Amino acid sequence: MMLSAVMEDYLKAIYVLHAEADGNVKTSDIATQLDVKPPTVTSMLKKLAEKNLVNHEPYQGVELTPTGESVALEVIRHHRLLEAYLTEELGYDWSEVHDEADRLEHHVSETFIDRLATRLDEPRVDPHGDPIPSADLDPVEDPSGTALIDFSVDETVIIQRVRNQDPEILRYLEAHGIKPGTRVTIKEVTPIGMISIQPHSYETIVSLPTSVARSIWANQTGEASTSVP
Amino acid sequence: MMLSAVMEDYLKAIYVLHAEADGNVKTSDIATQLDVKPPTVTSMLKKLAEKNLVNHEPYQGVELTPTGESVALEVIRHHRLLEAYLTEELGYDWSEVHDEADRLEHHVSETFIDRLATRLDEPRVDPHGDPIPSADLDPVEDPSGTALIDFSVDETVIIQRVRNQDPEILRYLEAHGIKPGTRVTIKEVTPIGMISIQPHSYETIVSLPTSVARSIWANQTGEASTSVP
DNA sequence: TGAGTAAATTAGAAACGCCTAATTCTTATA
DNA sequence: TATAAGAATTAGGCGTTTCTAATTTACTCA
Repeated sequence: MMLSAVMEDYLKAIYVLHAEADGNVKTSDIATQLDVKPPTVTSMLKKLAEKNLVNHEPYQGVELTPTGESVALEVIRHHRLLEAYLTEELGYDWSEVHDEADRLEHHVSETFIDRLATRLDEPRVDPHGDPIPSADLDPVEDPSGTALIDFSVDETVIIQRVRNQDPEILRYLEAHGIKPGTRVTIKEVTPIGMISIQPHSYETIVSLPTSVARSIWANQTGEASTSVP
Repeated sequence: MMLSAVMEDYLKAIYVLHAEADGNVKTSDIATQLDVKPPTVTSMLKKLAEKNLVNHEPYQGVELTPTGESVALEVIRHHRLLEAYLTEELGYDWSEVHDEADRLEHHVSETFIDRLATRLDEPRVDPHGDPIPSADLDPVEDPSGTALIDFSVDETVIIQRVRNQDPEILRYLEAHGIKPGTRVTIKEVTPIGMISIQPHSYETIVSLPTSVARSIWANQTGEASTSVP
């Protein structure tokens, strides 16, 4: 299937929106995600429907067909492998990889991606903790995690995933020792929309607005730490 | 200067054609190079001229302006660094790199290219022996070389450059030990358009059509080898 | 030097991806 | 249940890059 980079972007957007805004994907969601106007989305959905990549019931939302989902997964695989590669081999910051991967994902060959994957030893997650679809494009089961905001004071958890692409925010988080794999203890949850945490790899306590804390997913460590005085 | 990938391709093509078909570049040359029809070239030349990237005297050929040349050199720098990188770090064959680099060259950031260059230790030539423009985009002086076809029987020379992008041909050459840096001895030049050479890194004698031998540039080793029985 | 040919250009149209303005549909609420 | 608000779609248009067909220009050679 020979698709334009723009079409791939639409399919990726629909996949991502479907996964996170669990349920049906609306024209306006896609428009926001891709920074275009709604009529542009409608006309593209028609083309994608003609190619059997989406099912579009006018006024009722869109769904990917199995073919459309495969394309989306392939693009996402490209994106996340590129992010992992840029971080691990080219010394990119966590905060820089998203934009570069967004442009390259449509222009790398399958050969390129396979060699990247081999070289990185088939990684399962990218630097943000997002799962990387396998080469056979089985739908990724999104690892369940709990937002940082939903833990209680004094719980110690391991950061799994940071669902945020804003370079400014990522730079701040990294500078304060917060990224996937980090162990942190919840110190305080204020009523005015702030949460304070103690990253174990970092000296001082870090405060985050709840909007940011909602995008950080973590799991309980399982051992220890459930004991609270 | 914000240019489309297509415009960059035209500027690159004009630069390359100017360098090799020494003199003025014709509309039809560009059309052949980019695999489009001549009217398409004419209309693009108008747009490039409006942006002061080329000087186009209708019916008389095109030239790059200094700005246009800088853009071309930047694209060529991207291309050749990518080729070097794909070969050295991702295990690409000599014959595979051209197409991949052609697609990626327009979509990598300056940051990406700088990190590639640093990682490869600022290489001066790509896997084909083509010179890589420096980061400040000084015009590359094309290293002078003599086509293989222009040496005499029994001369021993070092291959400098293989000016051919055909993957089939490159695969053949590589399989027979012929690439930049290889030392070979000219064994026979037939009147029917064949040249036979002995690569020193390879057991048997290899025969090449003169069309191919014309695209292989070499330099005399300087020592020895000028002695002929 | 003048005619014929080859190359380049102009003219006009199509596909793509985007837009604004106008219209239609859905849904929530009075 | 009727209507008003909001979302989505249709209508129509623009810039980009390409094409084919028609025309113009430059050059060759008789």
